[in-house]
Amino acid sequence: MKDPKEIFNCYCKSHGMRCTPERYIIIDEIFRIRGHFNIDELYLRIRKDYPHKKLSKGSIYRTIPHLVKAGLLRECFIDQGHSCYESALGAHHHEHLKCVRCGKILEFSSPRINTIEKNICKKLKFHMIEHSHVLLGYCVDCQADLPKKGVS
Amino acid sequence: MKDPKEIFNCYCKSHGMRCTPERYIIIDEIFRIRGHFNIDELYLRIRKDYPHKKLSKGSIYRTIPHLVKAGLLRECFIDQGHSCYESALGAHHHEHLKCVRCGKILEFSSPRINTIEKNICKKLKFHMIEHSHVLLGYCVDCQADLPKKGVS
DNA sequence: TTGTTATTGAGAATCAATTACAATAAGAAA
DNA sequence: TTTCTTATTGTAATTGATTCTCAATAACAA
Ligand SMILES: [Mn+2]
Ligand SMILES: [Mn+2]
Ligand SMILES: [Zn+2]
Ligand SMILES: [Zn+2]
Repeated sequence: MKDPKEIFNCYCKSHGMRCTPERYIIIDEIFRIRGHFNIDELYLRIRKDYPHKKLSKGSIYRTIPHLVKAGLLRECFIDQGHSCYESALGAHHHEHLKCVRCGKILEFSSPRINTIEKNICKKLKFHMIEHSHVLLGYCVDCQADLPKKGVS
Repeated sequence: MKDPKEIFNCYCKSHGMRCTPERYIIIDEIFRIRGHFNIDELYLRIRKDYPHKKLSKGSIYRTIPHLVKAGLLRECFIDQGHSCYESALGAHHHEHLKCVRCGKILEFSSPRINTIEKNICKKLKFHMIEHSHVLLGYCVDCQADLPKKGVS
């Protein structure tokens, strides 16, 4: 029950959905990617890795939400413009730091922050279902040519 | 030096920009709004409050970034879809909770979380310039008709 | 093998945001 | 005040990500 395709099979069967080669390709490519990706990157990679098969962007857009619901994928709210995803299998929950210059994404997790969040929600009687916590700034490699614009 | 328009005057003069009635209207309306707003809401409010004046959405889109740079406005990364803003004057830095059902926005601030963030950045040698921290879930009023979809 | 219908690719539609451009007007200089 | 330069405006076109439409295709249950 660890194989993404197995999980997705179960999800399909229990939702009256069909297992198509297009969906398998999408899953295969996603789990070949290490790290975060957006729809366009995924589409380009599939075109490169499966040159004979023409898989439309529409199918990707239609499949991704199912993969999220099936627990295979997690949406990261890193860029406001377009959605970004990462595998939800075998990775603990974590937050992100993004370099505004080179785009590099780092990760962190903090049980203490989670505890504080829970306390805040309790105090405000807020039933949290998800959260996004992104730090924007300059990574080590990009701090050289950084003027005095730092606000910390 | 507390009046938004005064601040913006200085900003304009030091940037070779002109003070136009359109920009004054935008500033006036923004500081009449209590709370958060997006471009469309601002546009509609201006149309209602200045029926004789036709101010285009284009001018709003062009002015907002200046107000952010001038320190009058802060962008809130609450919705991934479209930008949301709030006054940056007289308000301490804070984070947001958003009800996914009614859209209500609550606020919180936590010095402890800020400290933890700073430590994380120090450890990762990351120079943070801003951060977004949003909790999504159900507010008190919307928890009645909430199924078992809570994941906390 | 057949029949139902979920899924596909292609392209049109949507929607916030950006851009192009000619007309206007802010504001410095005369 | 008048003149002049050019920043700013409104309009409309454009972009770019995402969603929708629809006829053709193909999964898969019978
Ligand atoms: Mn990640
Ligand atoms: Mn706020
Ligand atoms: Zn970097
Ligand atoms: Zn609510």
